[in-house]
Amino acid sequence: MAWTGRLSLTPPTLADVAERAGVSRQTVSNAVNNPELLRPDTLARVQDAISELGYSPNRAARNLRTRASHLIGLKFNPAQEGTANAAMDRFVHSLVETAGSRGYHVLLFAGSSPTDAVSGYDDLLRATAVDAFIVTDTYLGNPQAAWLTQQRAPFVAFGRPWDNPEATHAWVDVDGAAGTELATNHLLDKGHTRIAWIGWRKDSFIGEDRRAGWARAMHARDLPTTGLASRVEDTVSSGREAASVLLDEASPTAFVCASDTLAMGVLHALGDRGIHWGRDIAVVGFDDSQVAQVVPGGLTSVRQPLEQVAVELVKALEGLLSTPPVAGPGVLLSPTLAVRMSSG
Amino acid sequence: MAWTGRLSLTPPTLADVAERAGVSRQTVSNAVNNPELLRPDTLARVQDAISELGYSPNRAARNLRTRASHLIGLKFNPAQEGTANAAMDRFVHSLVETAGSRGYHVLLFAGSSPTDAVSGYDDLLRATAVDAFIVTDTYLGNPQAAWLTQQRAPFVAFGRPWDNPEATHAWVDVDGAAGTELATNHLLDKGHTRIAWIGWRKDSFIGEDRRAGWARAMHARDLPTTGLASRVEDTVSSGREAASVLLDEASPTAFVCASDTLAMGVLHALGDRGIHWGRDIAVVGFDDSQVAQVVPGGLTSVRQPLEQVAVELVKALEGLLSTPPVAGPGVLLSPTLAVRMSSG
DNA sequence: TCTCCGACTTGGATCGATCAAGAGGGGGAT
DNA sequence: ATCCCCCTCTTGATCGATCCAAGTCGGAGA
Repeated sequence: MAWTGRLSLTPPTLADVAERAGVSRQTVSNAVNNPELLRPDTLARVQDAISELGYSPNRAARNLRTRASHLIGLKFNPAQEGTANAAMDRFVHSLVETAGSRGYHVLLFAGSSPTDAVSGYDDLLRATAVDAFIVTDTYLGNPQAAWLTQQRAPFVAFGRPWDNPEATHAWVDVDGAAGTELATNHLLDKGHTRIAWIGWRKDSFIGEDRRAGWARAMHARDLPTTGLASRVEDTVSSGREAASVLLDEASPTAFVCASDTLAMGVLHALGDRGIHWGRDIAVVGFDDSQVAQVVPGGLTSVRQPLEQVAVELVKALEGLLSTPPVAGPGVLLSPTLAVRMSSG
Repeated sequence: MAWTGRLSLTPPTLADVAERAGVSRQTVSNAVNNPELLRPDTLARVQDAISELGYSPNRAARNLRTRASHLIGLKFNPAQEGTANAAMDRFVHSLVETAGSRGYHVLLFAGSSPTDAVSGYDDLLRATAVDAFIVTDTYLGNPQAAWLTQQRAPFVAFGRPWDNPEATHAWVDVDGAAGTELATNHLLDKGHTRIAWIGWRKDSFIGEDRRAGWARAMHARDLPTTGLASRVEDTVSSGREAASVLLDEASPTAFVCASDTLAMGVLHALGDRGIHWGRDIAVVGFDDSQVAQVVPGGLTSVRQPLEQVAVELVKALEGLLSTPPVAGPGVLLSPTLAVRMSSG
C-alpha cells in the first residue's frame, strides 16, 4: 500500500495509529518491533491501521531513543584516474544490497583532509551518526583500525591487519595469494613454464601476498622464479616498462600481474613489439575490472568474491552490534579466475 | 582536538557543555547554530568547553527536533558487467565531497525490487530518513521523477526530463550533443570527412541527443550522414558488429560512439581486420572511463564534468531545502574532450 | 534619571518512539 | 473461594537538542 500523504503535512505518528486502532502507543510499537507479544487479532487490527494511514516509524525519534541509527559508515575511495582498479563500484553495490536486506543503510563520507586519515570517522562517531564503520583501506600500516579500536567504535575491516597480527578487530579479506596461485596454475596447466610476475613495491603487504601465490605455484612444480619477478608502482606505464625489461632479460611466455592496471601495461608492451598476446604470450591480471572484461579479446583476471565479502562484513557487523557483542575471527575468502582470451 | 572519550559511555551532551562553560543550554545551542548572537568572549568560552569535552551535537536529537536529517538519498546503480560505463564511481565521489562540504552526507540505497523503480525511495521518504533525493536514472520515461513530484519530495535529477518537457523539477545535465559535436569537430579538423556514428537504439533519448551532435557537426560542413550511422545495444559485441558492417558498406575513416563500450567494440572490429586504430582509422568514445584511459594508446573520449554536476546538484538541493524553497531552472553543463592516441 | 537594547538565563514544551513499570483480567492450582 | 501468575495491554518518563516566551541584568543613550 503506497503512502499517499504529502510530505509538507506531518506524516502519521505512532500515536495516530494507536488512536485509530483503539490501542495504546506502546502496543503499536510492539506491533512493529515485537509482534509476537500481541494477540493475533490485536496485531491484525494494528497492522490494518498502519497500512491505512501509511505509517512508518520516524527514524530520528527511534534513533534518539534506541541510540542506534542503523547506518553503516563507509569512506568512499574513488578509483584513481588512469588505473583499472574498479573494485569499489562492485563492492559498494554488494554492500548496499546486503546491508539493505538486514535493515541497514550505507552512509558515505569522504576524508575531509587527505593528510588526516582519521577525520571523517571522528565527526560521525562523535555525533553518533552511524552505528559502525566498514574500513576498506587497510593496506600499509594505516591508522584507522588502531584509532577506531582505541575509540571502541564498532567496525569491521575489509582487509587483514597486515601490519599488526595481534589486532583483535573483525575483518574479512580475500586470499590474494590463492588468487595468483590459481592464475599461475592455470598457466602452468597450459604448458607455460617461464611465467613472470609483475607486482607492487615491496612495502605493499597485499602485493607481497599476491606474489607469494605465484612463487608457491612455481616452486610446487620445481620451477625457478629468480629473474622472473618485477616490483613496480601500480601504473600502466610502470607495467609496460617492467614487461619490456622482463621480455628482454628473461623471455617469459606468460605474465601474472598484481593488478589489471599492470596487466594492461604488459599488453601495451607486447603491442609495442607486435607480439600477439593470448596466442604468443599469455597474460593474467587481478581484479576482473571492466577493463579486463572489455579489452578486445578479454583479459583473464582473478576475481574477488565481493558479494560474499559484503555478506560476511555485514554478518560480522551484526555480531558486533548485538548484545553482548560477538567478535568473530577473521574471514578469508577465495577468489576465482575469470578466464578470457589473454590466456586462452 | 580529538575526542578521547569512549563510545560505551554516554558522550557529552549540550547540558554538559553548558555547565562546564558556565552558561545556559540555550547559549550553547546558539554558539553552535547561531554564533553571531553571542558576545565574542562568551563564544570563545563555550567553544573551549566544546572542544575540551569533545562535544558534538547528537544527530538523532537534532534531526528529531528540526525535522531534517542532512542526509541525501542516492540510489546506487553499479556499472554493468561487461561494459565500460563507470561514471557512477567518479560521480558518487564528487557528490560525497561536495555534499560533505555543505554539511550533508550521502545515504545509499538499492532498489528493493528491480521491478518497482519507486521502492526504496518510498521507505526512506516515509521514515523521513533523508531530506532529499538525487535521481540519476532519468533515461526513458522512468517513473521516479513523476512519483517524487507527486509525493512532494524534494529531489534534483541528474539528467533532463526527456519524456516530459513540462516537468518542473530541478535538474542538472550534461550536454551530450555538445560532447559528440566536440568529438566530431575534432575529427573533422584532423581531416576526416567520412565519420561514422554508432549509438544506441532510437528509444534512448540520450542516445538520440548524442547522435544529434554528430549530425550537426557533419551538416555544418555540408558532409552527408546517410549510411554512416548505426544504432545498437550498448554492448561491446554490438559495437563490434556495427563497426564491421559500417566498414564494409560505408568505409568510414573515423568513428564517433555513444559510449566507451561501443568504442571498444570498434577497436575490436578494427583489430579483427588488422587495422591499426589511431593511425589508419580514428575512434572516439564517450564517458572517459577507465577503459578509455588504460587501453593501450588510449581512447579519445568525451568527458562529463561530474565534479561540476555534483556542485550544481547540491546547490539546487540547498535551494529546494531553504525556506522558502527556491526552485532553480535546469542546468546544462558542457563536457570536454580527452584526446588520446585513438584519434591522434 | 529613565528608557531601551543587547546578551544572556530560565523553565518549560516539543519532536516521536521506546523503556520500565504497573494494571487488569482470566485461568489454573490450592 | 482465594491466591498467584501470566498474558496483554497501558501509563508516565525518557532520549538530547531546539523552540518559545518571558524575565534579568548591566550599560549606553536621551
